Amino acid sequence: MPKAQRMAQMLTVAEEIFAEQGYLATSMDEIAERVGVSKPMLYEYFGSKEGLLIGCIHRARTELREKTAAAIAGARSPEEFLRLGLLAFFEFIDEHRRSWALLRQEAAVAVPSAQEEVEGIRQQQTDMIGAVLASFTPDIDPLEAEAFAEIVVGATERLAVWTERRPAVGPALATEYVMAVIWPGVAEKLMKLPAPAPPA
Amino acid sequence: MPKAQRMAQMLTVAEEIFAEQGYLATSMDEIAERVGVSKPMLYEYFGSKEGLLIGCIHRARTELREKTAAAIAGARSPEEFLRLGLLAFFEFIDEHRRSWALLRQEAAVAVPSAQEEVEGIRQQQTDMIGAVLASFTPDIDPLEAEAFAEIVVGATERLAVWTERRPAVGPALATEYVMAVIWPGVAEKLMKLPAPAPPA
DNA sequence: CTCGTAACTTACTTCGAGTAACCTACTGAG
DNA sequence: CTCAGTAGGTTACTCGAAGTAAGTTACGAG
Repeated sequence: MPKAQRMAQMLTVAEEIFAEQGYLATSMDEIAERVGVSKPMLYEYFGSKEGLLIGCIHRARTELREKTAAAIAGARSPEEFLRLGLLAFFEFIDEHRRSWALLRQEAAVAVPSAQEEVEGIRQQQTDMIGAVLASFTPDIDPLEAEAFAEIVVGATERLAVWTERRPAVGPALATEYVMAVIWPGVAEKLMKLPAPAPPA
Repeated sequence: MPKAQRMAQMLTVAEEIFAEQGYLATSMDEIAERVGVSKPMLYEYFGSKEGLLIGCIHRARTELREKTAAAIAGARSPEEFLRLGLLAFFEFIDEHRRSWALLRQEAAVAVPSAQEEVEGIRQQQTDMIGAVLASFTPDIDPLEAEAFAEIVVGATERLAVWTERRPAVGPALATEYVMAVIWPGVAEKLMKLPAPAPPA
């Protein structure tokens, strides 16, 4: 099997087993066996167990970025922007139920680089939110904009984990909950600032 | 050295080394050496590496619960309640800079029971917030109250991690940021409900 | 048909979690 | 005083899983 295809298959299998059993409890032999290949192939393509985990996270991150970017492309107001971004996120989580929570959690363990990879996901999101705040109200205090973005991301992420235990709460309702709590506060802040410039 | 004292010492050392290097990169031999004792003593008192980690988290959890409970004891309104609770949390984080983020993160790895221990911390907090929402407005939709509590906890936790990278942002400012974003939304929800009952 | 290389394997080494079995020093009862 | 019982401790192992060295097979281009 060609390298690219094999790598994709390995990521899929690894994501599944990591999600099932957790990172620590999973052995490379087990992943190799389920892929139908021997252990050194995993090392050939991913370098280490941690590298394999990072590969999983990186793939998910890329997919999330593309979906979010597509979703918010047509937004005309900060509110619409936030709402569409949140919805895209919750829909992404919904599709990756099995793997999401664990990838997130497990990643923390695998010391430095996986940490960074997961922080990269959050960075994507906080950057996006920080950018919208700044673009609609250029005079906002940068530190405060950053804090707001972190708060929104934290709230969203936590609610995503919560919805795993509450299957009745779908992406749309989750989005409403988050908007209901954060939008009034964000709007209030935006209103207090000098005339918001219209979006590009 | 008596058992209780030795256990406390082990927890202190373990918390420090886990925070420094991460759970995976830390060996039991290393902890034992730094405690000045041999490895089987760690197993005697904590059963496993995971047990030791859980011990660390549990101790932090207890301390956080006590501090938070003391802080909110005199609150007279939902706003004051939230504000005092948030402040207590951020102050706690501030005192445990080194260990906090890592304990939180690392815990995820050690499969089932450490997970539960960390979820226990969050449960404490969501319960507390859910309780105040319910006590001030008994007619709130329970599912929505739960979602609100999760959102507040997620926002707070995320901002706590963020402040580690922003030493200029102390507990008081962090509390203001969180209140600024979430309070208007929460207040709006409370206003819409039938006459709030006064607190006990 | 044979050379080169991409895809793959077997058979190790190493390191760290967890354990069995044994030691030592204090404390309190006769 | 002494000696049994136990709390606190150690040395020296096993075992499983990460990571690696060295070699093997498949197969398309010249």
